[in-house]
This record gives sequence, C-alpha cells and structure tokens, in this order.
Amino acid sequence: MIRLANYIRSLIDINDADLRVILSNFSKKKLKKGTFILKHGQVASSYYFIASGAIRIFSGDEPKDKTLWIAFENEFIAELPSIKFLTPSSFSFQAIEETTLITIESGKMDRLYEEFPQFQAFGRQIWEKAFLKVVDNVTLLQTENATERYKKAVLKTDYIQRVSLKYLSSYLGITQTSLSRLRKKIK
Amino acid sequence: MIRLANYIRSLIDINDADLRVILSNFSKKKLKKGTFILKHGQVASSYYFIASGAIRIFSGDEPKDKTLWIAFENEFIAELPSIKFLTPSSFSFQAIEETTLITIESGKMDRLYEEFPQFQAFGRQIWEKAFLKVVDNVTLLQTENATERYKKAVLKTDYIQRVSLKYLSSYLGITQTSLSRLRKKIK
DNA sequence: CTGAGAAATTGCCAAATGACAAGAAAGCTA
DNA sequence: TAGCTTTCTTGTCATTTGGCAATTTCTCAG
Repeated sequence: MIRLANYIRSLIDINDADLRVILSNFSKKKLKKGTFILKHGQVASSYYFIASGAIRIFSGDEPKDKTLWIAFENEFIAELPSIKFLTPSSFSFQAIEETTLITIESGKMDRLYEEFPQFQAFGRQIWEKAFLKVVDNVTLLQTENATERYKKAVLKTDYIQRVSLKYLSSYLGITQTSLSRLRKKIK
Repeated sequence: MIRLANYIRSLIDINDADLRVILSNFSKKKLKKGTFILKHGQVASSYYFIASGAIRIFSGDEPKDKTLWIAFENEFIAELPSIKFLTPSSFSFQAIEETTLITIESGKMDRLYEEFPQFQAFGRQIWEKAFLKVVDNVTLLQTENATERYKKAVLKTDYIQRVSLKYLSSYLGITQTSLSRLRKKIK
C-alpha cells in the first residue's frame, strides 16, 4: 500500500487524510504466476496497481498472442477503453510472475473522483501515460531494427530481463529465435 | 461545416440548436500543401477537423522524420497530451495536400464542455479513438511484415494511395526503396 | 532429488529488408 | 511549355530476420 501511496503522491498533491480515504478503497490481491486478471472479450471493471511482480498485456491467444505491453512493480495499468465505454476488452492481462496487485473497481474510482476532485488529475495522468507509452512504442517499432529495440527496452527497465523470450519477442516484434540470437551477439 | 456537423452527430446525440452553437465556435482555415499547423516543441492549443485534404503527424525533422499518423478528410485530430497538460508537443502537424481545416481553440472547447455536458462524450471519444488507433498500429507493426502492413493500410483507406512514398514508408516502418519494390510486386 | 515439460539455443538455409547510387518520371513554377 | 526540383524506380550487394527442426538447458511439481 505504501508503494501505491507513493505512486499517487508522485503524480498529484494530496493531504494525508484524503490519501488515507482513497487508499481504503483499494484492495490487495496475490496472484500466482500464469493467473489471468482479465481475458479479452470480457468487460474490464478494475484498475490495477502492481506492488510487485509483472503483468503482460497481450492480444490474440497463445501461442500466437502478441504482447502489447509488459508492466512491472510500481506501474498502474488498466484496460481503459473497456472500463470507460463498457466495451469488450481487446486484451488479456496475465501475471507472468508471482504478483501482488492493488486493485480498485471502476465504480469506486468514479466515486473518488467526485469526492476528491483533485484526484481526477490522477485519472487523467494514467490515460496520458498509457497513451504516450504506446506512441513511443510505435516510433520505436517504426524506427529501429530489432537489436536497437531490444537494447532500448533493456535500458528503460532492467526488469525486462526477467521476461521470458517467448513473451518479450512478440513485444519487440520479432521471433523468439531472432531475439535469442541477437541477445547473444550483444553480450 | 456540414462535414463536421455530421461527424459530431455520428458520435453523440445532440439537437440542432445546440449543434449550431457548438459549430459557431469553430473556424475554417485553408492550408497550402506543405504548411505546418504545429511544430514539435510548441504547445498545442487547438483541435483540428479535416474537411478536405490530408495532414501528416510526425516526429523528428526532415529528412529523418518518422510519420506516426496520416489523417484525411472527416478525421478529427489533435496533439492531446500537449493541449491537456500544456507540455511541448512531441509531434509536428503538416498539410501534405491543399487542406481545409475546421479548428477550435482548446479554451473554447472547454467552455463547450461546460455549456453542453453531453458534448463531453465527444471529447472522450476523440481520446479513445486516438488511443485505439495507435494501439492498432503497434499490433500491426509487431505482427505483420512490410507487405502485409502496406496491404492493410490500403484496405483501411484508399486515401493512403494519395500519400507520397517518402511519407508512407516511415509510417509503415520501412524504407522508401523497399516500399517502392513491394508495391510493384503486389500489382 | 528427479524426470517431464517448457523454454532457449543453435544450425542451416531462404526470404525480406536495407544501403547507396544512378537514372527515370512526375510535379511545380515562372 | 521549359526547366528545375522533388519523388520514384531500379540495380547491386550486404545485412537482418524468419522458418523449421534438433538439441540443450531450465523449471518446477512430486
């Protein structure tokens, strides 16, 4: 919970009392490796903060799934379009390690927005961050070759090295074989 | 203006009178080919609807720029993060044909949201559309080879064929040379 | 600690894409 | 329309990436 508190504080100004109330609306969940927290086609109803572990967001079904994003500790994630517009999710969310999540239902989130208007800035920033990350990704995929994409991904987060090649490769837009080879060449 | 009216109507329910007031806040602009409506580093302050023509959104500077998106008639575009958070724009917007824009300043847009709450749904959908488009793009870049990406881009909009290879190639994440060749092969 | 299943590596070869430069075609302006 | 500029195409060759299958390594439940 402290991690979440710090995360919120890093994005908005808020006093201790308000923050405490906000946090009381969240609940903790432990997930085993492999657990799905959302499957594509379902309507998403929660926001997730990763206290520890890693979640992969992907489209399609294994083994031909495509990893859109991999989130690690101290990251706030959600299937925003599905939550906001009650449409079926395009993506599945899966824990790829033992993971501790701190979650909140979207209804509660909305009530917090009403009760604490300054908290709305938090919601907006989640959107913005998500948007910018995806845009960055497009640029990377358009611009760099596989080797550079891998290097930059590692630079951004060491965590990325915890991810199996199977998942990482589709995130980088290459095959597992190629990723294995280029990683070897880099060393 | 009729085009914009239809566009708004396609996204939200709104009566004639309200729509008329809303439209009166927009203004028309004609742009010659090559004109910039926003350069990266500037803070964006307007939303744009393309009545005719085409706008390309790109990062970096020519000739090494990367085209993130190409928008055509009946598309609503904006540098949303820059508008919302007053941060410098990461992208430049440039007319790549003679273009007629219908624009509105963000301040006026905000006032419309207050005056016509149902219009907020319009704003939200712009965000969502932008987000989904970018996500689609990631998936495409991750999943398909250059030939497929080109085919799918053409399938989505015939308009794409109006775009010079120079711009189109970086949008597809390949070189102009390769695009020229693969286009020949397809015919 | 062990053995089955999953994941990663490697070899071999084919296909796709890139780099660079030259020439052809198309578009624009006076 | 002529002439200039930009864009497009093509040739050659190098490099990157993919496909497939065999083998090795790793992981984890029992």
